[in-house]
Amino acid sequence: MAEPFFITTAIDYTNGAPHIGHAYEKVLADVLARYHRLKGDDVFFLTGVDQHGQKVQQSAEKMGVAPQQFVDDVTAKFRALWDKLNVRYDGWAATTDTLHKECVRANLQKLWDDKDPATGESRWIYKKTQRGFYSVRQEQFLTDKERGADGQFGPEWGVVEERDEENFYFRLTAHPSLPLDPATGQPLDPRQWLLSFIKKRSDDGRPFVIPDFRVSELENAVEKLEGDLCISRPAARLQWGIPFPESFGAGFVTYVWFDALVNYISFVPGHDPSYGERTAVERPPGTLGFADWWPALHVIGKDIMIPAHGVYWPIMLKALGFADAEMPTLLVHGWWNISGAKMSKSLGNVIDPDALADKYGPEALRYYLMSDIATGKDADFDEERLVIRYNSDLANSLGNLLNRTLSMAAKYREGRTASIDHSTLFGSLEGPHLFLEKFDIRNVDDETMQSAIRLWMVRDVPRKWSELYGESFERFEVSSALERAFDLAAQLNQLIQTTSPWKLAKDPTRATDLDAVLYTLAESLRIIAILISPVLPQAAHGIFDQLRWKIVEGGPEAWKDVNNRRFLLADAVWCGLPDGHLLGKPVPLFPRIEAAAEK
RNA sequence: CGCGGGGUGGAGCAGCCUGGUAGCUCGUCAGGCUCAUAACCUGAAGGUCGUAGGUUCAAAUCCUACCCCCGCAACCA
Repeated sequence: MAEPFFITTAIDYTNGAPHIGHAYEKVLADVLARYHRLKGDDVFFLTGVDQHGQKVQQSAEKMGVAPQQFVDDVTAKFRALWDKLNVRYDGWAATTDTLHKECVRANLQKLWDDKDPATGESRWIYKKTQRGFYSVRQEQFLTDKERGADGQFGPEWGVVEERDEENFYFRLTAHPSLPLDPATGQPLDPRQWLLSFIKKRSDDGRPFVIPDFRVSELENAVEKLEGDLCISRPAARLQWGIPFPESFGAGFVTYVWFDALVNYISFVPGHDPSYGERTAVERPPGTLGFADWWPALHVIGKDIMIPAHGVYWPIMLKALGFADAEMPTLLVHGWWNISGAKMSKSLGNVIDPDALADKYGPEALRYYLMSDIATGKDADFDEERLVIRYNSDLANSLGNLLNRTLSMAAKYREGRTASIDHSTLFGSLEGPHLFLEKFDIRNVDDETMQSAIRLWMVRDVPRKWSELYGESFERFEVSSALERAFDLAAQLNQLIQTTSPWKLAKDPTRATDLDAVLYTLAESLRIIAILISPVLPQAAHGIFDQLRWKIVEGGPEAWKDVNNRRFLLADAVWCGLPDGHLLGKPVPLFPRIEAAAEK
């Protein structure tokens, strides 16, 4: 039964070219989305770009182009990269999209119209004047952080003057105007609510934040929360944003929060932006609506957990009327560091994913990004390790396995798998689990070889591995899921060594054994291809092509679009390849990357 | 005492929540195989799990203190 699965990424700020961190996040979300498609779930994968804001406005001015032109150019780079990396999203969130602007304004309007009867003012949003130090040159207010060691603002800020500015604020802290909290009978204290919500989710075994070691970090941040959130900028200072609805009065545009975060609502199918409602008004019959998709799994970097996604966003959703059960989950990933240091433009150590994809191919990059980091933790990016892991895992272990399998099949059997009497193979071994716990393919000798292969199948090693693989994926541990697939490849390489098909080929009396070995190899490779497909979609299809395996049930239409479900995790079981199947010619799937040019 | 993460054989990591033979990948050394992308298989060497205490029959794993490294620290993704 198909379950809806809604996954998002952070939307990237279109003020510069994408770097390896952007690529990692999108590939991670893409892999999770592909895994769920493989499971047969209905998946909606949303990613996109955050296009508003002062920096974009300034960059555009500097280049002498219109802001929309500027962001369109940068956006094109992001989309081109995702195409290159085979990141296949279902929805594209661009914050300059009319759909989104309407949704943002509708949500603001909804909060504005949520009035406190006592005062007639909005419960959630109010206007306030604040005084601060303003840099005329940089067109921004300065905080104490910008002060130099001497306590003064440096010359880079130019003339700094004190100014008053009026803005709209969104309540994050307790206030008499906020709606009554049924739990306490008092006006809602967003901070207390959030703390209890976070705790409740953890107690339910469904933490709000994954990995769970970040929960305490978030709780600390919430406890220290004070003050409300400034959500506007005067249009005089920032034009490149979404204007507030007229009822707020003229001259204000949204500042990042209610613009960027709301994308997770705007672009969900079935959402009606003109009303800001959470349920679909109309949608094509048979399609899923907002209430079906929601809540989301938000894949984000650790830098934007606090405060944006971990604090502001749940309180915004609470204010908009979302129930606790409708709150999303945050999957917080770590950083790729460069030699232990944070990647930064000023250090000049930015890794360009586009160049890497050109140099090594998208599959090599995807594999490295998914295999050499534990989800949630940091890792060091090392191009040499990328090459090492590609060569050892993809080329030597898996690629070579495919190659030698097809080569032997071609050489000994003209590429055709022989009919195997599976009933015999399975039937002679009843209750195999009783004595197979310690089974190890390495201990098999010639005489027991045939039963070794039976055991391989009867025990249904691939199925067992598929289960472990699924468990890893459900915990978002992509690297350990991948290890399962490559474990299988390693075992098959052992199997070849143990059964020595080249010897069997010379002995006519062992013809059945040879057939069994070759079938086992080909069939296992088909299963491995399914397991690696979320991370290595092209390679998976490459293996299928060489095995000449196609799913007939799907019909020709199913083959047109690589996005289409050509196969499912449920296909990763024994006997998928028909008997007497004709295998393809061996072609190196992952050519080895030879030593890079001398430095 | 601002918050959080990390310190495990040459390198990079997992294990720690739910104590009980220290595991994986790469590298090194030796041997084997020849179907294969100079690939594959087998074996070996190499770690007092940051330091010092504590709890326990038993600690990398729990507790305490300390040392070192790294990120974040409020509207700057």
